[in-house]
Amino acid sequence: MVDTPQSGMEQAILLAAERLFLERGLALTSTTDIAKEVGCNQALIHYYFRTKDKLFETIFARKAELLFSDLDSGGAAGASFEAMLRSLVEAHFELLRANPRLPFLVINELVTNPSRIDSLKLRLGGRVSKTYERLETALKAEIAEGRVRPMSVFDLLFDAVSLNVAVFLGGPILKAALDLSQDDYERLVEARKREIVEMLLRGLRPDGARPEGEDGSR
Amino acid sequence: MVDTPQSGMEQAILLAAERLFLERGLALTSTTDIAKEVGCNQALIHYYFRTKDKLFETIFARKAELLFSDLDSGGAAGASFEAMLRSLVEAHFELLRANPRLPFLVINELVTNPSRIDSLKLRLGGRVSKTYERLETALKAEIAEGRVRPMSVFDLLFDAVSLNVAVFLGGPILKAALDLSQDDYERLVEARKREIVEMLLRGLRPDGARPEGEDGSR
DNA sequence: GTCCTATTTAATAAGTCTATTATAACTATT
DNA sequence: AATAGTTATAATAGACTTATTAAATAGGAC
Repeated sequence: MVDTPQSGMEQAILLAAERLFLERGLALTSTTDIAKEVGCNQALIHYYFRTKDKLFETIFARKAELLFSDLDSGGAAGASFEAMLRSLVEAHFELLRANPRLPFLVINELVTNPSRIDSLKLRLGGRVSKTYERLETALKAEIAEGRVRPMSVFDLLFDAVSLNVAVFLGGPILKAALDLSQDDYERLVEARKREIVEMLLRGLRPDGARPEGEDGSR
Repeated sequence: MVDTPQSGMEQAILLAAERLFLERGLALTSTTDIAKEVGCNQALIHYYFRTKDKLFETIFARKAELLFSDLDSGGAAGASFEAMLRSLVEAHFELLRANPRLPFLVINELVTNPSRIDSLKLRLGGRVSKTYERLETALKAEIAEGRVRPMSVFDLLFDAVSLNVAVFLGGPILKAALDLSQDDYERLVEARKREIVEMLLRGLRPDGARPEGEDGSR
């Protein structure tokens, strides 16, 4: 939103750099690699972005923002908690499916260079909390009604994000290890999506809950 | 088991290298760094291991083996499925707690250098399948008895590993982002352990299952 | 066409990294 | 104590890296 218009070359560099950073990470990508990918002189990278790190920061900030984006989609007014959670988790899953290397890039970079965590915190500060609070209200209500076992939003989100992210972190490794075809792999991903929602929703049920009918509590 | 006895210096290099590789990954660790850490000449690294990559391979193989180790602990003869699964998941969790940087190292390395996947496959080939098959038999029996919803072992293991691994991949980032003290962080990890087991076990329950009593099916 | 500015390139400085080589310092054996 | 073998170091080659600089090229205004 705050982006200034960019020249074609600047765009080309950003795109190529993004591709390479996502594929191999910051450390294993040289400005020479990027220039080769773009088909331009290596000095041009520095002409537009001064340093490799500034270039990375630009890309990283945008991508990380995407990863922690609000995901407000779910929850048309009267929707049930289950529907809202389902749509939230599925939206998150789809976000990752569209950007499968993002978790790798972010984790890799935040682990090897923790100082970037702070700058991210500043940038994303309140963003996450919105979804968090919306979910918290809804979850507390469900628990009070006995439709969900007592648990924290923190754990619920941790569970959901863990399950979703792991698909795209481990997926490529599993694909290679099991010699899956691209088709088979995509089927696996799709199957995981269903299983994750299933596991999460069942995992929320209180003791002795019925599957779909009216609540037995109270 | 096949290890030859090692000199003190060789051991010292292995330990220092392991520490650094776990902390920053292969790419960001130089042989000079390792030598500095050990307090020896840089050439000595090469004297013992010829190349940086061979040194890494040695460490990586050992550590990855650990990560995929059998985890046979669980399941004393007559134990219930629930008890067996619980002890399996907890053992896996404890393995990770004792080696918290391992998932980062392995994922980082397998993603940036997929050719290592093949060599791992050879090395670990049958290892995993043992636990897998034991679990498969037990799970199928449970499903047949109606005590567990229909699902694959693959998904069950994927769920469990996802939840466990994510704690140690995301934990350090969360710790920094939320400014947690070491104590608070350890409490968070412990809480996650309980929640993960809870979520998994509830997630397995078939529709309309009762919490602990005798099964209502059939 | 000429001038001015923005873009692009070639050349290269300065540094790091891996790996090798030749030499020195130990250790043990006789 | 002399010798042989092992372990350690200093020095350095050679390949990369990032970043800068100065020169070349392109495009628009006049």
